[in-house]
Amino acid sequence: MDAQNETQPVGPQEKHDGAPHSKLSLRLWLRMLSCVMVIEKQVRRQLIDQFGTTLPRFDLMAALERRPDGMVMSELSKSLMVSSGNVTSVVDRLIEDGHVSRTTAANDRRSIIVKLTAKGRREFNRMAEAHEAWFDKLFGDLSDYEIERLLIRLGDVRTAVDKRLPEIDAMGDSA
Amino acid sequence: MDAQNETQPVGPQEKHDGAPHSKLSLRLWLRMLSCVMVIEKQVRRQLIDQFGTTLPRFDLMAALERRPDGMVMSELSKSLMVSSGNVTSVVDRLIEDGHVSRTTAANDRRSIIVKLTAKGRREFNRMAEAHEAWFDKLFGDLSDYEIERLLIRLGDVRTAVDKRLPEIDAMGDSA
DNA sequence: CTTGGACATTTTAAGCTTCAACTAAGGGCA
DNA sequence: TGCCCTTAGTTGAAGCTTAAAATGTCCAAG
Repeated sequence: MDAQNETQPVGPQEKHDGAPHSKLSLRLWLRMLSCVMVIEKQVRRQLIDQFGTTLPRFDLMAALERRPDGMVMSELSKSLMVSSGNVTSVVDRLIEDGHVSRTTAANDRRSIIVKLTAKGRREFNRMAEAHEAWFDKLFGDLSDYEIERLLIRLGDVRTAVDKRLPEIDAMGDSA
Repeated sequence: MDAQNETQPVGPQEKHDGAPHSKLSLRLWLRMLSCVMVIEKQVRRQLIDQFGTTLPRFDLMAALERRPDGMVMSELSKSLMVSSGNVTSVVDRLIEDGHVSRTTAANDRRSIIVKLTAKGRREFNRMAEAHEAWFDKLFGDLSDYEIERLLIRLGDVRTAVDKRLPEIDAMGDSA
């Protein structure tokens, strides 16, 4: 994740050095990316500074928060869209923090059930409250209407992208 | 990263400094994030599969491509918005690839000038062409008008966020 | 000239991430 | 029962990332 170089000029117009009408798709991508990157950087910093944790750990706890009975590693892996090896290491650290527990499933001894501890749940609630407040602050200058418009348009983008995503792989095959 | 709990019942409207509550902000963030993540994952995969490189290396080459005379490390660091130590390691690998050169500045021996090699420029042009085509494909179902609308709206978001960004840091101090 | 602060970069430690190789357990089937 | 294939997780190597410490250079005030 990298914020390309279109991060500075964001205003109504930006420098296109000679190609005003082309590259619209690329410009949309760079703008989406720069918005997300600048916010995500701030979120990571706040999580470290205010709560001494990281975004991956927060995300994992968020996934567990809605599952009082816990989740197995493979569910976490799929839910967070990261590799299983990744989940292993993040869970390792959450256990060091005392935020989650790891127990072997009774019926299938291959499976590991990860669950939020009482401390983990308490801590997550504290973080989630702040987390939500950050976005209320960041988007505070946008009206509800604007946000809803954007939600819809980005939903359309996501739909369009999901549909086209598989075609990208095929593009390189011939080249 | 996904939906949060509801620790904050928060009244319908509690605009303090222009902050509408109700999780709309959070939903916008999660939607922006999911759009960017799914695309970025695909871009990284394509860069590896088709060109044997990574997004950070591509980004660095993209920055150099518009600067025929090269850039010093600190310029790269600022332009890419990453730490200077990070630039060092990515440049190391680009040199192994033969894509960039590293020379000491004549006037200031502390500075290192990084420049695209002929091979690097050739390779970058190949990649940039594919890179642009991926987005034309991904956003192919959106009209130019839709894309332009989105560019404007996201520009507004970026402006709003940039303005509020510094306030986030202060939020934790009192808590 | 020397000293000290500022600046440019590298190095190191720690964490996230992926992939590939590996261990372990389940389940089918002869 | 014994063999094989699948599934669940872990481990290790490589790369990106940051912050903090270490190097080396510049420059200006004595």
